[in-house]
Amino acid sequence: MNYWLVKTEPDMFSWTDLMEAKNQTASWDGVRNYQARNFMRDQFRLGDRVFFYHSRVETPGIVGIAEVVKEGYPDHTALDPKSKYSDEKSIRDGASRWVMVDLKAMKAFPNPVTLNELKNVVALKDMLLVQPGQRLSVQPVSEHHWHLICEMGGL
DNA sequence: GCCAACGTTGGC
DNA sequence: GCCAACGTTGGC
Repeated sequence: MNYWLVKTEPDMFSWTDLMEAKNQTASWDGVRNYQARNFMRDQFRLGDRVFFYHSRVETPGIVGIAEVVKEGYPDHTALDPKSKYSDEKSIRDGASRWVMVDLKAMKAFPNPVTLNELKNVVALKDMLLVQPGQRLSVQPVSEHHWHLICEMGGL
C-alpha cells in the first residue's frame, strides 16, 4: 500500500465537500502538473491512503485521511472548453492528457495537523511538504511519516 | 536545447 | 494581497 498527500484549496474543494459527497467519494480532477499526474497515473493504487491537506487558508494543514477507490483515468474536464480546467493541447489532440482518481473520505483527524506543527517535528524534516519552495500538489509520504502524522492527528 | 519571459503556487 | 520559488512556454 502506498501513502500520499494531496493539496486542496478549500475554496475549490474541501474536506467537508468530500464528506458530504455521495458515498463520501469524489473525483480528484483539475490537476495540471506533470509530476503530480505521473504519480496518479503510474503509482496510485486501489486502497492507497491519502492525506487531505488544505492550502491557502489561514492555518494550512492535514485535516483527514482518504482512500483511493478508483485508479487513474482520463480527466475529461481538460476537454471541456467551459471548464476552468480546460486544456488547449488536450482539445487539439482530441484526448485528455491529464489524469484524475477517485477518493473516498475515511477519517477526519480529531486534531488537524497544521503545517506549522509538521515543520516543528524533527522526525519529519525530510518530508517533502516541509521543504522550502515545495509546491507539488501530489506527494508520496513514507510509511514512517504516515504513522507519525496519524498519531499527531489523534488517530 | 537554451533560457528569458511569463504564469502559478501557496505561505505569510 | 504580496512575492519568492518554481514550472511552462516559445523564440531563437
